[in-house]
Amino acid sequence: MGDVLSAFRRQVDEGILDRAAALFARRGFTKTSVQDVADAVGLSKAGLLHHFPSKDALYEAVLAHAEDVGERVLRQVADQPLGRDRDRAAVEALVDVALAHPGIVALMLAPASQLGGDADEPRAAQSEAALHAFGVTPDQADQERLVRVIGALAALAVLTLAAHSEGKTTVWRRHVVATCLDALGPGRPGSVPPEHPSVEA
Amino acid sequence: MGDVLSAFRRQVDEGILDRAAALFARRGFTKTSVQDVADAVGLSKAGLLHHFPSKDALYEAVLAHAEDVGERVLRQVADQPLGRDRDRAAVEALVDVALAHPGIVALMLAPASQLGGDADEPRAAQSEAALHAFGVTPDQADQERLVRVIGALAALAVLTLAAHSEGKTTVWRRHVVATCLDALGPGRPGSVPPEHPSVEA
DNA sequence: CGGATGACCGACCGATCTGGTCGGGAGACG
DNA sequence: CGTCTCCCGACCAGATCGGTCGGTCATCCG
Repeated sequence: MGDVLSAFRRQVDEGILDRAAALFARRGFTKTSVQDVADAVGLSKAGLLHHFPSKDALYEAVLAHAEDVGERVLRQVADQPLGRDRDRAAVEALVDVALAHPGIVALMLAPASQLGGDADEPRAAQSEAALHAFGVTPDQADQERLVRVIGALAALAVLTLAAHSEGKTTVWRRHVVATCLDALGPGRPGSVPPEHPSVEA
Repeated sequence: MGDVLSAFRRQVDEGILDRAAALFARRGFTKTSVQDVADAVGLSKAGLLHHFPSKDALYEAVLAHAEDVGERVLRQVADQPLGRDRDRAAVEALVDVALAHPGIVALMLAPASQLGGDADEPRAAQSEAALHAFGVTPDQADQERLVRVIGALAALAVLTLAAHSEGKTTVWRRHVVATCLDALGPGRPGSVPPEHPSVEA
């Protein structure tokens, strides 16, 4: 088996997966046609189905890839001590991933923020895991912070997807990191009451 | 012509328009079927097409209603003097509308934030007008602030659409208002450079 | 009471689109 | 030359599309 060849192929497939994830995140599984994905990646429908044997297989590959990306972010901050520094590290890591793989992040965020609204597929588990990096437990009252974090993150992913004007991403990165940290942090003037952000073991 | 009757009918139609707007905002025009809207409003397809003669007519009615709502918000803050107070009034007005008509606001925000991603329809003009209430000109460099405002607002509309748990909306309102004001305001620690927010005549 | 009206539905229409298959062309490799 | 991989156009059967039709209710008028 060729090393360089399979590596190149994996790179091609990852590009497909990222764009496919963006479409699945936006429209859900059933409302996204194979033709849509094929057009997005610049292939014919038959050409896309040459890489993945079926639409379901493509979707499973997208989910697996999203899980990979999510776990990578989790590992990146898991060994750091709890506190403000870990929050910043987690935020920056997630923001960087959102810039590199906007489609994947949009897909991970979609079930939590109900962007699709259909509850079409059962992929809520992994997004919960990703949000645990922030010390956010969805069943608690810190869902309000979730509103702001997810909002900023989703907007970043969406904007990165829409306009790939490379020059502006660094600016966006700075602002989104600031917004997320503000949302996570304890009270500031005109903001949340000064209760400490809940960080779990 | 019956006064009470037409008033009731208009109320029913507005309920339809709000839910239809949410679907159009999420999936775009072509990807939203008449059956989808009919299911969302609890009617059969034929029953829905009894209220609106065609899918295009339904969409135009949705757009007209959205324009109404947008202009109402604009008028509500147009006569106030420029400055921080007007910003707050504009934010609170828009947030209140987002709570009352989440579908409409999601539709107005969709073209600006490219939530649909397809550039499916030409409805960008009215969202620009709505954002002018914040003194935000999309062609300027304050698009970064736009990221945060739109993110918070979109998340609010989406969450309001998803879970109509009435008790939490007031909490969300407070947080979203705070986030939008922070995004609009001059520099704070770890945030945007202290340049004044651009407010035009 | 009969009759008219409007809201609404189930069934159905032709047209389009769906996921998926098949045969073959283009180019690289040997 | 043959073979292999990558990819495409054409095509299939079935689902879905927007829209129409006849008809059933409940309500209101006289």
